[in-house]
Amino acid sequence: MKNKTERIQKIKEIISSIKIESQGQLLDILLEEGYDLTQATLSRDLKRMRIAKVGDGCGGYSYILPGQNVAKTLNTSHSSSVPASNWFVSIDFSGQFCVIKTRPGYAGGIALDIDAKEADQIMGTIAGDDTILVILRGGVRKKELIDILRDIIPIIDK
Amino acid sequence: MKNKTERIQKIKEIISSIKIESQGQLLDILLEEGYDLTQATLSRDLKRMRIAKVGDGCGGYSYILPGQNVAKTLNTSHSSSVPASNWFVSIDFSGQFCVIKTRPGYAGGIALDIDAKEADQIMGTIAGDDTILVILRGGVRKKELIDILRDIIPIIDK
DNA sequence: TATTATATTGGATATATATGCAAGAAAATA
DNA sequence: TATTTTCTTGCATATATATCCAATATAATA
Repeated sequence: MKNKTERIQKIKEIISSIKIESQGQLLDILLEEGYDLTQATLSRDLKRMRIAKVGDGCGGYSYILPGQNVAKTLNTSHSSSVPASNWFVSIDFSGQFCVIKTRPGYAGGIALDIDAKEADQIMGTIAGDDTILVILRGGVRKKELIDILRDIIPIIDK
Repeated sequence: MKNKTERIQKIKEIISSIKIESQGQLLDILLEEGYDLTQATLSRDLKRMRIAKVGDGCGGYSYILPGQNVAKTLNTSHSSSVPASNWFVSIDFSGQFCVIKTRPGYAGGIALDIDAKEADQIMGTIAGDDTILVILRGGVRKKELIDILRDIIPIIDK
């Protein structure tokens, strides 16, 4: 029996630093790091640690620590969901605005990518540290923008 | 094909009002309410809604809405986890204090239950709306208190 | 230290959850 | 309205996750 306390700590570290999509993936990492355990134990650990599995908004899943709160992706309720990736946190539409939230520090870079598209439908973008405001021309539909963003914001609900 | 928007709304309502432990349980409720769907669809809904499944701290699981944040149950890190139930949210120990968080409105009632124990190890309790402060006598160990609370706070990590 | 109670874990497996595929709606467009 | 494209869903099933049981270790106590 190895050291549980240490393992628990390591799990926290891993989950807070990289995106984990399944217990299997996390297990592999732990094994590589020299921890010796099975999926059964990992499942128990996650349960006790109250670590949750949640849709990442991008067609995949992600494990999150308690306390970290998940943004509601899309308030335009109905219709299907929308993009996300690794830096992606959420996207919302309202009138001729689109607000994209990113992990801290990414907003500027992503905004540049969006600008590079030089899409007519986009009047402009303004980016802070973790938020991008995309201003659309009047009459542009949500779906149009999604199409434009499709290769910046990876997959859409696979 | 029924109305998706309405169903999504209903799911939110249910999850925010009662404790859901599995998709199966939620599915049953929806079916009873007249919604017509399968587990496959529900799984997709939850994924898109970013609703997460997380250990309830009591040996079971609970589905939570995005935004609701999960309290870390137990900061005394190491050692195993601790209790929880239906009103239960979290428990923390520090020195001769124990703080129990509950769902809103429950603190008073639970505190009465604790008082009713008339345990020597407990100097007294103070309850707000969703938080109970339990003051222990010096030298009382965490485990002792857990034993006392055992039948108020259901199972311990089954 | 011996004894008893409590925790931790893996293996195997049950259970729960996710998804590929195809079919039937709904919406957009011609 | 006819046609094309996009959604939504169920079914069957793959995949992922949780848990029973038994073994072993650890801690508590005598």
